[in-house]
Amino acid sequence: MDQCQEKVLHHEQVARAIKNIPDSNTLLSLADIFKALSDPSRLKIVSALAACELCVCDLAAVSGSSESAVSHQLRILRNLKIVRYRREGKIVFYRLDDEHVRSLISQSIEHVQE
Amino acid sequence: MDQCQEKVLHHEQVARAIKNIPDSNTLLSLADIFKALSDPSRLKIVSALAACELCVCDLAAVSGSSESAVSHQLRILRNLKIVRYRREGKIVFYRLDDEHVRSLISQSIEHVQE
DNA sequence: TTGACATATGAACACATGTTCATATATTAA
DNA sequence: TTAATATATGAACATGTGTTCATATGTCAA
Repeated sequence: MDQCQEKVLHHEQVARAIKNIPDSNTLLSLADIFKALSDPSRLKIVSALAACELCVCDLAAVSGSSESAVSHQLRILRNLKIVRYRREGKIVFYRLDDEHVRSLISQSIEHVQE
Repeated sequence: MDQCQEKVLHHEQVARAIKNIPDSNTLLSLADIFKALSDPSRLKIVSALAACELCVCDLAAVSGSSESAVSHQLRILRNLKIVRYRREGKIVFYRLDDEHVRSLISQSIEHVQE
């Protein structure tokens, strides 16, 4: 009984606001992208990959965590199409999948640095 | 002993990658911003506010959750300077604090819709 | 002041998440 | 094939997070 469904105060604004909310699939995908970038370890990985292609072991060194932890994180980033990989012998190289993530981060830095 | 600090495979790339990683304060602030946007409920709130100013009760209706839950979420968004508020009598109106968040979301939608 | 309304907050609970450790897979060289 | 290297993955554990419920605060009207 706290649902507030029938005591909206500003119907016009509410109607406009609702139109502006993405459909729930988009909403969930968006949340996933942001969730992927919400962890400092993954953020380190992603901003490292924004500079150049790196293998798992490099990423472990760069991010200061174990190869296992990095590998787990990379799977998350892979599933969300944030990173791609290519295998070259025993070594697997990762890189950013597209430019959106790069600009997402630089835009967020602007926000943070205000 | 899984730290991988002394078995880096590609020193040059690693050096370049490390330069590209924001300092740890920026990293934490970035992670916080993304964390704020990583929850579907908060994402609903934020995208609703991207359309127009709304009071807490409106937001509860728009996002389909209780006023208490919305209030808790708004505090998080307030602390991160993602939303501002103004009081008008008994009612508190919220709006986005700056344009960065708006463009962050629209850019992320591009990523998702590929 | 009292009562009603709008919002905020603390505690507690259920659930999600990141790491570690052990182990599995994949590739190459011998 | 076996051994060595690079990466991946499952289970378990500790920590973090969002909601609910109860209660507190703030504002206005009477």
